Amino acid sequence: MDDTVTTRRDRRKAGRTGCAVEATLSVIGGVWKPVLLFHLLEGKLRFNALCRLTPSATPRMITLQLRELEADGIINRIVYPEVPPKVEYELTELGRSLAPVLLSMRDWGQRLQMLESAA
Amino acid sequence: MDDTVTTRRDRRKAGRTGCAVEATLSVIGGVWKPVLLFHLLEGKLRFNALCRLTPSATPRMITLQLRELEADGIINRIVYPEVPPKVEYELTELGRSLAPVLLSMRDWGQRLQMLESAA
DNA sequence: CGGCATCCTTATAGATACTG
DNA sequence: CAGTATCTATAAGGATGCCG
Repeated sequence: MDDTVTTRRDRRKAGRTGCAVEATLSVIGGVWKPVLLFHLLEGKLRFNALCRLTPSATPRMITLQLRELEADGIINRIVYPEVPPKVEYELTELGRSLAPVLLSMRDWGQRLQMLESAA
Repeated sequence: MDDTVTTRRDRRKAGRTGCAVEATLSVIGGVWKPVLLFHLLEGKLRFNALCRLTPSATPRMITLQLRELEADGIINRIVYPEVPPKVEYELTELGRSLAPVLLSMRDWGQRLQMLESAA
């Protein structure tokens, strides 16, 4: 086996294709990740809280995205060993450093929503 | 045919699910859109130039993403009626207003790359 | 409560070949 | 040069049910 296929994707997965923006997207590139992280900016949240705040994503999707974020060192998963189970998610320091990105996204989205409601 | 399936997605497509971040993502949510837009921050670019700057995406993908961005009023497509054909893309004013988002993405990606190379 | 495993459907992305 | 069309493979995503 050699470089038969998936040349482009592999190069992307490998790391940088030349652009720092792609590095960022490889971490928060999922559709729901920025939304979840944005909600976590305000503090720790339980799984169910995240589900309620992101009703357009299924619990399954939210789980998967959270796992990836955890693997990338963006969030911590805190399990409280009690019954009924309780799990909270919080941003790591690296995750909190995403605040400028997330806040600028929110700001732009707000402007867009204003433009749309005006039209 | 009625509201059988895709309930969640439909609600998302419909507009806002409650969060401005989602509004932003509905416009630049694609994996390649932020990269393309970031490159266009520096000025007009031809199709081939965008392909060269984004080697991990296929020309087909780039075409599709550019079309969506055009439909959302983020970029202009300028066709020069000459042979050989020449098409340039440039940000609209709305597109340029994304600069803070794109630049914060680049900044964070640069920090990430530094952390990775240090590790 | 907070998941995870499974199954299944749909959407997406890639390769390739062709056109104005 | 700047795409478009088609076809196929893969993966994303949803529904459901079970478990700690």
